[in-house]
Amino acid sequence: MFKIGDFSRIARVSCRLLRYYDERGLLKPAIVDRESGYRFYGAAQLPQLNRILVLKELGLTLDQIGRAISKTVSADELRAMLLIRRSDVEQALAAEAERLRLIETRISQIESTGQLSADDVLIRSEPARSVLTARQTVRSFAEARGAIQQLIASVPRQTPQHALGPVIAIAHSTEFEPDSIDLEFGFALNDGLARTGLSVGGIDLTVHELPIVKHMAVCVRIGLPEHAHVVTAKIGQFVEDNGYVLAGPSREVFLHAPQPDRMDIAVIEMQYPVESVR
Amino acid sequence: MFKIGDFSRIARVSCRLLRYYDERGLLKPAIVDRESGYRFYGAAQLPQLNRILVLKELGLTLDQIGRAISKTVSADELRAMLLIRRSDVEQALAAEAERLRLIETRISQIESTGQLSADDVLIRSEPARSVLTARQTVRSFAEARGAIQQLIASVPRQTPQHALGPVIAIAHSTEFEPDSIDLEFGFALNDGLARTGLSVGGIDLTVHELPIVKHMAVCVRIGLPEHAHVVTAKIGQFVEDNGYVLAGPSREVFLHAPQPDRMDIAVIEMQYPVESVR
DNA sequence: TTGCTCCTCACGTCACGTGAGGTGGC
DNA sequence: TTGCTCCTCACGTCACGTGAGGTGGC
Repeated sequence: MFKIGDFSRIARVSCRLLRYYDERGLLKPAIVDRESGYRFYGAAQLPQLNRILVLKELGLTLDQIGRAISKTVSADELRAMLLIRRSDVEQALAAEAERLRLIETRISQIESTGQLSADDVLIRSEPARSVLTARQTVRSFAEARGAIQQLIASVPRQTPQHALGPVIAIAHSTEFEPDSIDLEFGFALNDGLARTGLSVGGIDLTVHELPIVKHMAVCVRIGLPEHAHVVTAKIGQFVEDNGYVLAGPSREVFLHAPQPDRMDIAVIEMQYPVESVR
Repeated sequence: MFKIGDFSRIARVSCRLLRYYDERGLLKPAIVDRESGYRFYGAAQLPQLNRILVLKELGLTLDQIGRAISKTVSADELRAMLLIRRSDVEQALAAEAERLRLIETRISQIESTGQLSADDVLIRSEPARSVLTARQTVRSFAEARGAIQQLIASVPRQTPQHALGPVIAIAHSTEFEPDSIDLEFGFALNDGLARTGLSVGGIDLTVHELPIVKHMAVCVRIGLPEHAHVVTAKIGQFVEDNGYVLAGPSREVFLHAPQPDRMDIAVIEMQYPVESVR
């Protein structure tokens, strides 16, 4: 019989841990003195404790350990628990490795440029989303802006206000041709709007669903359109530095509806689908 | 200006997170209404928030992020923070990889044997420790047991009780020769005992320090000495399964002082120094 | 009597998630 | 008036570490 202090020294764990495991029902002392509350541990408790510590090293929670050491658990159940744990650890491992890559990229950025650039570009996943859009080939951005202004002026009058989300523009051109831009533009929709389309001023809008994008590099730009290429460059740099490649049409989401007279307060999120090339 | 709900939708974070970052001083709303307490965020807050989210993805704590985005931090300080973070992540990565190996070993153990064997063998690091021991070559384990019994009977009378720790035996023989066992045995010492040695019944005991052992495979055995080879086999299996090799003299620590008439309640921790072979 | 060991609360950790209960504007 | 959004507490998370305050045995 060991008192808790001796037992903790032998097992090299804290008394607190032993009391906690007692409380959790993981490892009960062989004897607890009725009146003093003193815990006494027998020699047989030691391999039991070691078993718990081993399972803890595998990363199981105390709840899982409790199940794993209960008499009723079968080898198969234990195996199933470990299989789950394995895939969790594999995921965690991949996440840590990715994190390490990100950190190293940032470090070398600082070392080469003297500061942390592109520190507001981030990758996130975009859910699928319904949009009400038209797709046209326009000859200039000015023409595109005009068409978008027209939509903003007309569509809200013909569509329930609460259903309309932010204005969105999608660049489908795979190569840059200054006088032939394949552009989709319109409104994101907040919920499953029943109507399937509408037409304003010769522009036909249809409802369809934008696919989910698992890895979207996003960066917000604020102010005049001239600022766009700065942000584009930032995203480009980020994408290159972090071993991604562009993978699909980019989007611009107008978080503030664009007002022609106040383009300096435009808030636009630029979104570029990317894929990791390892 | 966005109300917190709009801003949270745009930034794809929870309102709670925004309020929490406000409370922590990481991201203050542009305006807080005096009487209602309503928070209003400006467009400029969005890249600020993204910057915070990026740093969070790198694994910095909110405290560190607070320092990193403060105006007073230099690129060098930021770099230093990231270098520390990198080495932490590298460590975490190695630990996760090790964990994965352990889990896979356990899984294949279950699959081949139908149960989790050697589940009470664990690896831990042993600190350096003073001992009061003799080293002799003995011709049999029986002879060794006799000598140890003699020490147990004599030494405590000549040494302050509180200084004596458990009885310990160390096997220095590198190869197994049944009639020539190079054995060190005596007492672990609880603190820096001043005396440098003593002699009892023709056995000379000296004080010296056992080196630290970074990776010690330990397993407790309870009961008669005949049980020892079972535990030895268990540790051997464990060591092999987990890609370790033996690396130094093994130790036996008698957690209960051995009593000749009650060897069935002996509690002995068997300790084998090991090294990872990757 | 003085240490030493044991006991039982109970707070703190880290970054929020999740109600509870109440208020203001359309 | 009814929803909707906003607010401020305050608890819970996970596995203990770390006192605080008190008691029993040598």
